Amino acid sequence: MAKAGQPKKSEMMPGTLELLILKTLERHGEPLHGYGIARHIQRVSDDVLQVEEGSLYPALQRLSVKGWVKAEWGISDNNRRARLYRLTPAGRRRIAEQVADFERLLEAMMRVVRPAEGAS
Amino acid sequence: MAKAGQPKKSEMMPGTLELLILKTLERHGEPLHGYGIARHIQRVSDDVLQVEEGSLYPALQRLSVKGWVKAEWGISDNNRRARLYRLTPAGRRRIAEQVADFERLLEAMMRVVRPAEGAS
DNA sequence: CTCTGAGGCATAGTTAATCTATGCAAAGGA
DNA sequence: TCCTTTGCATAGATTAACTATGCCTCAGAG
Repeated sequence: MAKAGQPKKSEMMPGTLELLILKTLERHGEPLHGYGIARHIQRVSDDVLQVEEGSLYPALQRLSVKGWVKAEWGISDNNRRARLYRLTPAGRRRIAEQVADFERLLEAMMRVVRPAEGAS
Repeated sequence: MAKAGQPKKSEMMPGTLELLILKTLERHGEPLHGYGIARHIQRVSDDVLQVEEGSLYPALQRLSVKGWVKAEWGISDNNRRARLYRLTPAGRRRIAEQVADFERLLEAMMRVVRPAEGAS
């Protein structure tokens, strides 16, 4: 036993994974591999968001197909074979749109969820 | 044909529909039918969020099964046969949790998406 | 040297939520 | 009468996420 539960389990907001990946690459500046992307998201979100590998790699493939990231084989900091992802110019441009869309939906949600909450 | 395009098409944030429904019922106070719930969400969100009927009715069924809403047949304002949904006490309690979860995830997302944006 | 754990990629199969398309039915105005 | 709006509901497709699994390599422990 002694499985002293995590206070709350990590999750994901459906539909936001691609934005999280793009933003992570943007913030990190230089190319990053999948494992590193997942760890970065988890760390920056304070362990709230957990990206499963079975979600991550398909998402990276979708982003590649759309031309928003470009992948190439390289070597990680730990001297291991790794697939490094870099933002393409199109991907960089795409981020702004994704953020705008997200915030537009968010505002709309909030209008429904928050009746008339002043400042909180 | 004056089909002057919508500036942006209405969408949904996946995973948030149940919260939207519960909140709508809470705000409206008295029982509401499916059609009315959809119109309410669309109106309050300023036509950004559009709830499709094929999403709405299954969602209402899920909420019924979980015991968060209770449905009964009645008559709408327009004198038509309608299925009226009311929040149960459990459903009312559930709203707080749903909102808390949503905002927790949202904050986590924002930590990733917004590098160091002060107050916006 | 061998074993093991951590780092790392990837896919197959399942589940869950949403959308599309369709059907039915009654009310009320043209 | 006919058509639009209101109203409920399901079946099937799509999509994104999850679970579970497998393989490979590096580095440190024994």
